Amino acid sequence: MNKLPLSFYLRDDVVKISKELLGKVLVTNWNNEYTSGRIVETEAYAGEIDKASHAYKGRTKRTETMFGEGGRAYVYLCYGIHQMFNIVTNKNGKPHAILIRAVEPIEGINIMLERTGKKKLDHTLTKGPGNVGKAFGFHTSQCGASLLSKELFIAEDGFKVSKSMIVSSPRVGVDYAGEHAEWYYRFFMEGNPYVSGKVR
DNA sequence: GAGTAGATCCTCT
DNA sequence: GAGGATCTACTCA
Repeated sequence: MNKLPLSFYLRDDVVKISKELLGKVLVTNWNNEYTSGRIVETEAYAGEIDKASHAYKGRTKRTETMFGEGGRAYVYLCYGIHQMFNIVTNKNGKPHAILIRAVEPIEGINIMLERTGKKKLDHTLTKGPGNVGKAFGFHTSQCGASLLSKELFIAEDGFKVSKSMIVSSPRVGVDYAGEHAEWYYRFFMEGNPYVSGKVR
């Protein structure tokens, strides 16, 4: 497997990167607990111009990581329960981010089961951003961590995704964003059981 | 099987 | 002091 280079994250087109991330492998290795999974669903957040993004309201302590250089993790606690894992893209000062909404488990499944408190593998293990965060052991304290480290990275293992397998749809849970909620910034692999939510 | 309400806590106003 | 890039369980049919 080849780690994606920093240059992959530093490009301007967050939508294009979101599509390219489908089929890539997310790896976390906290305390030698190795877990990996194939990314099957993403959502793009286009920074300052995007009402659905946290960065829309401006630079704050919480969103500081998004404004920084790409190739980092932005981990955020939602509804007091769920740890959400985002990938920061673009250069310093451009708060682009990609939310990882769903992953298909590959390695370390028993570790994920332990973290989520589930008994056996089923398609709910890493379905939805809250579950992905839990299964991969993300925590808000990991906000700002590099995606090129030994403990956390994204790799390419030669898995090919044809364009016909990629479906786009409006984003989930961002109705408050007005007309921006209509943007087709969500991408997922057609027919994959790990994809979250309804197929709209 | 589908729809709805409740959980729960950090961050910004 | 309020609300949020969500999930789960429970109800009703």
